[in-house]
Amino acid sequence: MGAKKKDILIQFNRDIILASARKLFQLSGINRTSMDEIAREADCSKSTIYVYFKNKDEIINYIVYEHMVLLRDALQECTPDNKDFERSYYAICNTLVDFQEQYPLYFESLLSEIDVEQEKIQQPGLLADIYKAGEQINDIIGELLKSGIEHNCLRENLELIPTVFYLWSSISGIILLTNQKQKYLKMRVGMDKTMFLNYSFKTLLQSIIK
Amino acid sequence: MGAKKKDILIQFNRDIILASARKLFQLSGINRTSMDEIAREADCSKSTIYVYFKNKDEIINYIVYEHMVLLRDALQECTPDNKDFERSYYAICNTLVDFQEQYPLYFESLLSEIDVEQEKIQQPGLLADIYKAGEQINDIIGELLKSGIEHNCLRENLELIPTVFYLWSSISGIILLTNQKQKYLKMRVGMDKTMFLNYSFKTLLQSIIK
Amino acid sequence: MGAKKKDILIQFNRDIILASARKLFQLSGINRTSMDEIAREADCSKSTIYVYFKNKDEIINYIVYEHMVLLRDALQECTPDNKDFERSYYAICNTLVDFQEQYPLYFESLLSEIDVEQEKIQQPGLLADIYKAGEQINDIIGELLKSGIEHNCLRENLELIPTVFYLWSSISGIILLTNQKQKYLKMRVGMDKTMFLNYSFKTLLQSIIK
Amino acid sequence: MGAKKKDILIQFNRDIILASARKLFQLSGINRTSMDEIAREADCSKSTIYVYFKNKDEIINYIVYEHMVLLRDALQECTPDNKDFERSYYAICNTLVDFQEQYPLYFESLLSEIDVEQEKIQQPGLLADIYKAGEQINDIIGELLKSGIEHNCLRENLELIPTVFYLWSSISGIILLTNQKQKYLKMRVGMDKTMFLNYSFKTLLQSIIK
DNA sequence: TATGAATGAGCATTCATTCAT
DNA sequence: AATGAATGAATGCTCATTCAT
Repeated sequence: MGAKKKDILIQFNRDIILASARKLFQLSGINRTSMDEIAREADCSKSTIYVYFKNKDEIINYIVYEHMVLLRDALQECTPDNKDFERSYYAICNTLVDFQEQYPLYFESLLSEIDVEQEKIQQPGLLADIYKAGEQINDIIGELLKSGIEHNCLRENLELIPTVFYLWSSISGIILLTNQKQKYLKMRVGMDKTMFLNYSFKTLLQSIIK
Repeated sequence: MGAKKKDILIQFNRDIILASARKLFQLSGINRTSMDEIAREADCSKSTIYVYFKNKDEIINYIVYEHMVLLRDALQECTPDNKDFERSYYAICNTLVDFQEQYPLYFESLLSEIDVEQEKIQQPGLLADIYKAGEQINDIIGELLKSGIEHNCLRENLELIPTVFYLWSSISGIILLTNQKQKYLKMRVGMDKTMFLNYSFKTLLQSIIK
Repeated sequence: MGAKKKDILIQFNRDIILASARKLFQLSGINRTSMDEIAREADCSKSTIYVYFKNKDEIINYIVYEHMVLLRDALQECTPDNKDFERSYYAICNTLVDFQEQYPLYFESLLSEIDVEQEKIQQPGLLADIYKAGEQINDIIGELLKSGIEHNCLRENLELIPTVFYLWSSISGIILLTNQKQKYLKMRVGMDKTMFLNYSFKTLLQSIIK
Repeated sequence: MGAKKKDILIQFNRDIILASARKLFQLSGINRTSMDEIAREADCSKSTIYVYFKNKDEIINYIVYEHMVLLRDALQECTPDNKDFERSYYAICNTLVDFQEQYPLYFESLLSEIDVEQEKIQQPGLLADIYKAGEQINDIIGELLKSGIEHNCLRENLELIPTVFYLWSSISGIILLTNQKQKYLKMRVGMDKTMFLNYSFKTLLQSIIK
């Protein structure tokens, strides 16, 4: 069997395990998914999983990484030219909303990710990759803001990097809470999710544009 | 023994258990605190706990409720007269920051609380109380906004209730992220926590005031 | 139920677990005995064991301790008056031989016991008790030697404490090896175990008596 | 490829595996060294190890055998002429002490080796070889004693073969215990390892010389 | 009311060995 | 001869909850 074919097979099995984990994580949460369950779902023995992955964390990190890449790529497409600031801004917001809807687990992981120790980020590996993807996401927003400043459509006293974090955290907070209080909002405010999100994103935008 | 006396005794025992749980939750986190540990701390048997509380969740909910009340009362004091809008706004922000610092556990629970089923909120009980406290917190912010509108210092196209949620979620998001990325912010942005928070709250304020 | 009766019941259950462990340890060795097996043998659930013992080590230590006490008490009876040095010496040797035959596992544990950290010995507990029992065994041999010196039947240049360890280690070594090479001895030397042991103990004695 | 060439290659591969195992055993103990680790160290696949060795035990036995040979050869050099009995005796003691220090793992295996079933020793194989090396070690001590008797420096009532075992077991016991109770001896007896060993070997010698 | 006792279900990880290719 | 892949069987320990008394 050619080396290539073999690699494909390996990847195939890894993928089955990852797919099983992904499915179960989505279904019942990461912590409540046991290695036993992943093995059952992947139709292999528990020890086989340990042939392909060092431990549960490696699986988790891998899947978290996948989703960060997914998000990063989706965000990348929001700012094709950075010419129309507002359009790009709303695209980013909506991409995040979509991401949250599709992958609520990983949306939360974006927010709750603990400050990883510097050393672990330095050495190459999954953790470093996750960190890099996070940086790239920041850069996307950073680039957008930079061009916004260049095109003179943003307030003058804005500081670039802090504003990246300000936007990121506000938007995330809005999406997080909207999702949790969805029913409540409908009942109390009479607004559906989308309406409220649009209202909030529009209002938030006021804080940075002229 | 009179019924009243009995009630007092019951409350007394509940309080001891709650105090023990509170202490241990703060110390080592909710999940890592076992019923065994609570019992040991409360100097009673594990089963005694089950006499006073249905299960661990009831204890958790109770303590979550307590902290919501704490927060609610602290927020109440931020808006003594609602005359100075900005002053009240910053007071609220800072109160939330302080709360997060003192009770990080319960700050997160504010955000991650899952949309409880309507039925459970309807029938009186802890869940309903928690819900009510949440409402009251919303009302505080609502009152502030209302007076802001009356004093004519807010944008005209603001809608009251949605703005309450918008503010609440943005502020929470900002605090959440700041706390998690503290080291990172220091390193990357060169700003310490307080500076970044002030910058963000100030910027956020721009989105609603004239 | 009286406190006494309760204590008896507790002790009863502890004893069942200990008896099961003792039996299985003897049968298949300490390491190869799992907590699952002990539970099965004791006819209780694995978690019940953890109600009565902190962990496997506590069980092991307890049983090791029991056997050290057994040995200590048996040795104590070997030197009723310390008048007849030789008689006491041989009694000690034979007691050790018997102990090895009955409890080979714990005989080895006597020899392989790792130098425990001082701290653990200082604070009261099983480990301290084991240590103390070891000391008492040393003392028994020490007392015997002392009286031997007083009765003027030992070489003059003997140093008390080092000789205690010298004797202890030589006798143990002899018993250990005899047991392992039993068949071999029979075949090669044409001596049975007892004969060889007697020969060795007699020879060893020559090294300390006048 | 000639049969001889093939054999050399096979031996070459076996040696690599053995060297890896030897290194890792020394480093972290036999039990804590996994076949995976040996394979990694030997830069071959785990299954390849099973081509060259039946199982882990065969590897262990082989390495145990190697060390017995090492010891045997070192002991051989202790009795170049058997003229000076005492000198040879001390040389043997010190060789054993050195061996224990360098290869504690295999020193213990000398003592704990279970009485292997006769059948396994009869048929040629590793176990027979180990057995033979043991015999040769006995013979070295035996020869020394014989010449001691011939030179008339030993007690007259000594029996040759039993004395071989007597010495071997006593010396081993002394070294074993000294090593385990090193700290304790220092503290309690105020003697360091070397002093105590010398004292013990000297005392033991008294039991066989005139 | 209070509690001692008991437990089922879970959990991540290890490892020597086998077997088809 | 060489090996990649797969795995069964363990293993020590945790914990919320129940129930008879």
